[in-house]
Amino acid sequence: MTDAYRTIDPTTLPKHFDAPAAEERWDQTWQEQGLYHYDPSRPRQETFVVDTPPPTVSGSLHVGHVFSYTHTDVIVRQQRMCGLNIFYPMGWDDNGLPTERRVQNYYHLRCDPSLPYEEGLELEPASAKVRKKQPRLVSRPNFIEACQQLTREDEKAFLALWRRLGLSVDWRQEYATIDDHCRRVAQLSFLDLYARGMLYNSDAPTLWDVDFQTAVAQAELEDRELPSTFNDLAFGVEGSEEEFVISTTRPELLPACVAVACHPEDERYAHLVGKRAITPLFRVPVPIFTSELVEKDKGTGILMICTFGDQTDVVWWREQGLPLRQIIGLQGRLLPVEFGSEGWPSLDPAAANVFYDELAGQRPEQARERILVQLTRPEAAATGHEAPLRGQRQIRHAVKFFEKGDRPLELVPTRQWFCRLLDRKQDLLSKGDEVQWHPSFMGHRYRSWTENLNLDWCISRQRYFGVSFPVWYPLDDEGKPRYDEPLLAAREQLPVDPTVTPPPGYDQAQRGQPGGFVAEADVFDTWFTSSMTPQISSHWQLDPARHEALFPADIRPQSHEIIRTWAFYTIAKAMAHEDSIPWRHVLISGWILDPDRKKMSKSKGNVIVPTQLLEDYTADGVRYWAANARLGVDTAFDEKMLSMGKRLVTKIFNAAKFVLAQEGPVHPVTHELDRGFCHQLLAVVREATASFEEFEFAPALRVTEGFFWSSFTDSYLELIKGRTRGQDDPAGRGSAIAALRLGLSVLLRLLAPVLPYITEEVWSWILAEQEGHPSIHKAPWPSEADFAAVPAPADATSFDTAVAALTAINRAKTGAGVGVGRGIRSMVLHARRAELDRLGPVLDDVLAAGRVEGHTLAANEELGEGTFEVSELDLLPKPPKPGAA
RNA sequence: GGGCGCGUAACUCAGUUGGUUAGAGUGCCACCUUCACACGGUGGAAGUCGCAGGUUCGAGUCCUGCCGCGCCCA
Repeated sequence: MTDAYRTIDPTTLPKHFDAPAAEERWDQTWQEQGLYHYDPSRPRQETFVVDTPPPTVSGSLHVGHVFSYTHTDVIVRQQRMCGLNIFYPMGWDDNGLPTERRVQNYYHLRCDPSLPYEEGLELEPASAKVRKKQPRLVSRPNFIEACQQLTREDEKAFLALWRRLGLSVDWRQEYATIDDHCRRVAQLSFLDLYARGMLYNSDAPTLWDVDFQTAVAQAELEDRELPSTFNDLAFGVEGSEEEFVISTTRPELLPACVAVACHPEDERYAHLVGKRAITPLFRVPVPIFTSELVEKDKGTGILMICTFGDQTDVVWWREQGLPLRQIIGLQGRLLPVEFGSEGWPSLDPAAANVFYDELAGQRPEQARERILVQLTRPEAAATGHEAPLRGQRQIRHAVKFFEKGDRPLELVPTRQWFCRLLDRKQDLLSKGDEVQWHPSFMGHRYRSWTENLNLDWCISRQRYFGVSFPVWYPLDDEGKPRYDEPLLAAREQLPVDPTVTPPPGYDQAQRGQPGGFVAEADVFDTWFTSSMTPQISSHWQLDPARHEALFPADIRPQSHEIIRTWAFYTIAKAMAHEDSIPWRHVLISGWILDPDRKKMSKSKGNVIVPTQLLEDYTADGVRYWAANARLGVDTAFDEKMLSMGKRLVTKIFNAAKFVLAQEGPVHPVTHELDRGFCHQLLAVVREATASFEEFEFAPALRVTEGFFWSSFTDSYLELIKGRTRGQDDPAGRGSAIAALRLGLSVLLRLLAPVLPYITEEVWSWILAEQEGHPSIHKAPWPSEADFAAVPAPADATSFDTAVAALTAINRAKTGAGVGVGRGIRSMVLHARRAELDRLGPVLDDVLAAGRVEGHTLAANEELGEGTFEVSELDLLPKPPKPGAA
């Protein structure tokens, strides 16, 4: 007696798959078994290292998160099944402006660094009533505590979501960008870059957000098209009655005018070059020079240069060595100045000051209105007696904003730390080329951004909740900081908060004293820390062996809007520290757009929250939806795709029940139909594997799902039902059951990266034991090896032929208005001779599936290749319902 | 203004290197309780592949120009 398969009793299984229960049970099992653990004892070449985005936990949970993190996990799970040792960490990006804003709103408070620390301060979410009052002011340490408290809560929500979604993260590698380890790595990065001469601090015009009171970097800029007005203002020329007209959108900067420029080939103004212009209102003499940067066709072709209206003003200011006349302060209001004093020349200081006094203290928009009124007065004229405002034209132009800001950025001279990047552009570009971008065109974004960089990276921020600079400044005898001689922390001190700890060689009593020191109060740009995620995970400079094993990483998944920030800075850091790339492949996920193809954003109120989707469609269903999108392609959110995923889960559950309940002897795959089926499945394995090798999970899923549904469940399962029920052909029966199990095993494994829960559930019934792999997620990825014992079919098209014949029979029944379950007393089956010959070895299965009792085959060469037709259909009567008699 | 991507059935999307009558799912229509599954099955209708040229025996696919949408950069 041959062995029989162990089978399941389908009546003991629930009618429907209970996904929520299974999700909780399997997640717990996987965690307990350490299924996702990285094994540091295995060599680098067997290891697959992921540099995961640490989500900004103070942001809302977004369906886009689920989308792109699922992409990563699908790839990771497939690599794990290929036998690789997976390093898949997860971090939380908690510091920075988004968190501060959230904390300010949530508790309705503001930070006032001058206040003392309040021990044991209890904060509660602000009620509507409290919000009507002035925000509560708290000390810097209290504020930071509030940030930490809230981000811990937010992290819990993200963690729960990731666990439910089934991300196969090694939670022992968890980090937060404000934790001690990350602060240490970020500060080490600072010390290393400083030693390499890549950092400097300077008092220079910096992009400044007047509301957030902080500097911002070029990467955080956003151009916004806004309506504006070109105002034509008449300037005088020193020593003559001549005038010329400039156009400006920012007339309120007229008091800060330091020069006038025109294009060197502009004949209209050539005679003015070298002379001095006289500004209206303030009657300041300023030089007139030429510059290629002036656009002849813009405005009147001659322009005023102010400190500072835009980036080009900064260029001219530097190149020409122009004086600094700063009128916009850090608060975004016009500073008090006195014409006639040092640095503020005027041909008529008294009149100038009368005009300016009306502007001082105003915001730029208000000052603009006032100065335009002033400019309509004849006495405002630089020379002559005509009012200087000669015309106005409505225009639209791009204005630079902080991406999170509400008012235009100003260029304000402040002291900031910078990281040199402009002199490393070629290096940055070649490192970008070394990295493989998926899809490849996303590499262009990196390239165009890098080529157009025009500012070094401003790495200091005037915020509170961030990683401190490991820096102090010595104070001279007058108590002034010597910024050019910063005191750096010792490596052993890190992480350090310089506002708490004194620098090496000083003691706390010297803080703020002449001859003592003062702490750098700024914190790093959050990207300064986030750009170190590969090194944070690899313990760069802290554990050389680990770093060697984990750096550079294999993949960096992320979305495309942060190519210029996260990807760019990470490449820059790896280049600067170790002349390396940080990872070999960048995988760019697209965006989820709302059903109208608009970007989802909190402000538009069209954000879809993922938690309900997981409830409604199961984790596998949601993952199915995410895995259907190709890398880099934006996808409109469509809830129907989620129900398709859920449908697939149900189908797998039911098909597996059927397959594993079939009883029969253990026997090799020998029958022609079964061999034909396996042959086609092997082609699917090859195709899916090839797709995954390119990280293209979507085509892999598509081909697998298509085969599972139409070939496996709709066709193959129907075709073998006769043989698995018959008693007179044990070999045929055994062959069918072997092929069924092989098919199920292979298809489940192909689907496991996308659908971890249902595949594990079904796998656990029988296959885990049969195949000797307790978890499908560590079972081998399907390959030729699975089919080694299956002989190739005599005819490669046997399976297709059987399906085509059965389809013809079904079509005939449908045409007769009966169900496919109806029996056929007799029929004639037509096809080409060659087709009928091919059908021979699989005919019995086709007839059984079609419930055909009698038939005649008829050769008909007029039919197309692979086409079958049924005629002279004679149906059996509908059998009485069992129990009806 | 420069660059990139997209435009295929009513909807969401596939369509590799050019190669027969262009595919899937959803939706729609008709039928079927069938012994894994009605959270199902069978069959059907449905497309000027954005537009106009060109290359080719042959173009959804390659080239040129245009139109529309989105994004990146300035």
